[in-house]
Amino acid sequence: MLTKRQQSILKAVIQSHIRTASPISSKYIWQKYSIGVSPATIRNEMQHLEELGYLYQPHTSSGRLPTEKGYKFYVEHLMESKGLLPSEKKKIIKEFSKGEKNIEEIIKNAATFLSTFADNIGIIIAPKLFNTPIMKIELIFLSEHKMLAILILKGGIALNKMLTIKERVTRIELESVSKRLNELFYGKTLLEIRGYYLEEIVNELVKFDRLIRKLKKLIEEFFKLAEEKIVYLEGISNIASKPEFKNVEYIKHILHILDDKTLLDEIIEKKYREHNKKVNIIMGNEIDEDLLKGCSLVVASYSFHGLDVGNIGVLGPLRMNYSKVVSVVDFISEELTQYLNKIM
Amino acid sequence: MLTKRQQSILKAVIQSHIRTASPISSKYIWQKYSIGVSPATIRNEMQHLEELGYLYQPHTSSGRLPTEKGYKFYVEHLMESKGLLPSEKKKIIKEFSKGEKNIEEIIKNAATFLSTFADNIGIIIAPKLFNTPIMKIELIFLSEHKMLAILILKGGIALNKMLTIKERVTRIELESVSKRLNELFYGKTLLEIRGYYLEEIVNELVKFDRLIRKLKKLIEEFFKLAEEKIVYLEGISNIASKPEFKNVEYIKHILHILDDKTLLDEIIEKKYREHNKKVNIIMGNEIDEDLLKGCSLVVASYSFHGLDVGNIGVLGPLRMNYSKVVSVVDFISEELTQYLNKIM
DNA sequence: AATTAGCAGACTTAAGTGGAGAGTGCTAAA
DNA sequence: TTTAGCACTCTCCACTTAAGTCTGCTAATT
Repeated sequence: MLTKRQQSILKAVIQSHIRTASPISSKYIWQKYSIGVSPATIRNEMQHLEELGYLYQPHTSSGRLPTEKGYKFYVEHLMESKGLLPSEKKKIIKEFSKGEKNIEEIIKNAATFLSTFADNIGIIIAPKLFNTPIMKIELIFLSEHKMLAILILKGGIALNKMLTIKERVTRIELESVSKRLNELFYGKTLLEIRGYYLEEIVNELVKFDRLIRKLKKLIEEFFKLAEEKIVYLEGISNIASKPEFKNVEYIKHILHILDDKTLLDEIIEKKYREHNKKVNIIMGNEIDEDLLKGCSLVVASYSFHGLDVGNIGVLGPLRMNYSKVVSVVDFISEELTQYLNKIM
Repeated sequence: MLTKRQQSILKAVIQSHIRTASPISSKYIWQKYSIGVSPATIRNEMQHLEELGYLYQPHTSSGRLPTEKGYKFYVEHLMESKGLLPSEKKKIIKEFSKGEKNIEEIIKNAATFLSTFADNIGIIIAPKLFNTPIMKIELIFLSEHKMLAILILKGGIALNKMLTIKERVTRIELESVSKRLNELFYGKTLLEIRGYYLEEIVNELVKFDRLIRKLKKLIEEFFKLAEEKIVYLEGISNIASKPEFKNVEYIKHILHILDDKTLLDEIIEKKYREHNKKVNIIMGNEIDEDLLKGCSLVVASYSFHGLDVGNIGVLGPLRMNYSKVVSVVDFISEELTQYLNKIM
């Protein structure tokens, strides 16, 4: 365990490094913080902290930098929560209270807030819709063998799927199935329907047997659509101004990750499940791919009706203002949860 | 006007530079191309081409680089169309023939093809939907003062808008208006409705006057939604490997442009209107903001029912393989047009 | 025993130097 | 009009030097 003094020094080093982005010397700490001992003693402690793996030197006789272990200790034990500025909170709350905007736009703007206030890349994975109540289902006749199925969820989200069937159907038949399905589906969620209403519905509609065969498949398709991971990214240019990315190779790595949104989602999803704190911090080396080496991902989830339906996060270099970033991620995930439960 | 020989030399310089990304010497041209004269003569011609503004030297006694004017001349007079590889064409055609995928996914994949085959950033601006036939309109009752209006277009696109009205409405009223609107709107486009059916419809529905007042506004809202510019970007990491962007400042500029999708759309839209070729090339300095300095944008539009509904483009450094990029942009815009006209 | 002053040594960074190599511009000859 | 030849310019790289920073260690101090 670290002594009180070691902790103060570690904290001072990390805070200084977060501000200056360069190696921190014992003299610097001595000048800016009131540790109460001379640079020489600070130096000895730093040496000790290095042996314990919390700090390292890029080369002999340079100042110290935090290791990942150092950052980990910092965010878990030393960091003081800074919170958002009142003006920032106000802006976010205002955005979420706009009643007439549609969800995608709200989410896109929330991602922009994430990126601006956290000064890094903002990531929001759009909500999965399996537990959102159904308002309407429509089967629209396109041709004798083709129809368009549309599912409208509360909050105004529409999922749609083109369907082709071997057997002929008429416009009239489709309308009548449509009408009956509406009665059966209204207010239920896809989760409920797949879970226990489907059999019931299939029995009820047995007279339209050609269509029924497709119905189960249709529900599965809607389920797939409802679980689709749509990834919103904002503020990519923020990373270009970070001094740690003055090497283009790093930027290349990050852009690569961002290009492959499926991979990004997997990283967030996979790592997220392992913990159960509200806001989680994933640091570069924890991720299998060493593509995110030198980076950090601050993640939280948001929920609807008590179930997690999506994740939000901030991506940036290992050196980031965790205190601020964690606050931002926390606040926006909270607001997003509230918003969804209000409108859907 | 340039002599035949000057043109060959200019062409050789540009082609070489596109391949090697470095200044081109007279000796290099002499070795790799059969100009038929000695390096000294080539040198004299290059000097002349420099005076005319087609080439420049980064410093005295270095090889030559093409200027923007040089590239312009090249793409207009010297470039031979290379076309796509058969395997590339096949992949694109296969993607567009998938009947059951929804439009967004097709467009996203088309953007990926753009970026991969052109080896730069692929951009697609989603189609404006003002001339797509309406399949269905729904007014869904949410509360006495609130409803959800949904417009379903051919091809399976749904637009939706939350509406609040001062006066009370009942579920029954809404259903009956909904039904009548469907009869009136079916098969028509937003453009047609706004253009000349709206008055007629308003008269017809005069008995629901509280709702009618909202109807005009609703159509305008849908129109706005239908014209929304959704920008799909793919292959951003491609630019990080271009040698011209080893300077992080450049990457920063590009990422900045890409962050502000409205700006990107404006640049494409504004410049695009000025020309009337199929595929247009916008080079850095033509754009007011000098943010795109050193970059090039190859743009084409795609259409639905004879009207341009969206743009596609490729963004990269001034030095790009124009022959290939133009072919890719041309081919994909063509296929996208065909695809839309088939499914919508 | 813990702390500190002091100093040698290690390393970075920036600026400067010199030589090799590449490519041009010019001149004079073909 | 074209070309050979050569002086000149500039880049690039490796190497040097000098200034400055910060450490690690030792020996003195509290």
